[in-house]
Amino acid sequence: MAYWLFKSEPDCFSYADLAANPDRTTGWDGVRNYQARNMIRDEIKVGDGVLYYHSNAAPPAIVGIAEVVREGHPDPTAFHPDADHFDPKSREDDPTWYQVSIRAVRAIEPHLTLPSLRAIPGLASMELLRKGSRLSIQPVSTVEWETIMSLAQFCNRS
DNA sequence: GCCAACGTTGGC
DNA sequence: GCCAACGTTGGC
Repeated sequence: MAYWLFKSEPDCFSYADLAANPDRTTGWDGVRNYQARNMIRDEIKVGDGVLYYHSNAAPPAIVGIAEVVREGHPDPTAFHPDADHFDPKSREDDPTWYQVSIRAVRAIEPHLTLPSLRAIPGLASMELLRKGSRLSIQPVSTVEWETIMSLAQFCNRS
């Protein structure tokens, strides 16, 4: 059992979008960074916990919890010339890019905003809070996860 | 819109 | 393998 943080721009695909999907589930496609790809392909397992983070938001924040429901498998959007993230280098018989599938578990309300997270001493070394941190998939330690769970309030229905 | 930080590309 | 140029990310 491991924990992760997934970034998404809410204008592109928000936590509410995830929760509105059939079975509250989506394939996390479009990751085109090798470090993130390696985690998706090799490390992220079914049952792992996911912090859902809204980047490029005002304010940026952790807004929900999700869980991994399918481990790494080839990202189909890389194969389709019409898709946003088409990559001709990724072939079906030798895929470059992978995705996992995640399911929305609970929305966090109020959101855990970036400034509020920076104020928590126990989270000082969190990857998300590092200056210049850009990875869209990040490992989260058990201690960080438990600290965040202790801060989070969850909607009754979410 | 600005800009710092980072990843990728490509010439050498 | 080095590194400058360039593109992207993402907070502010």
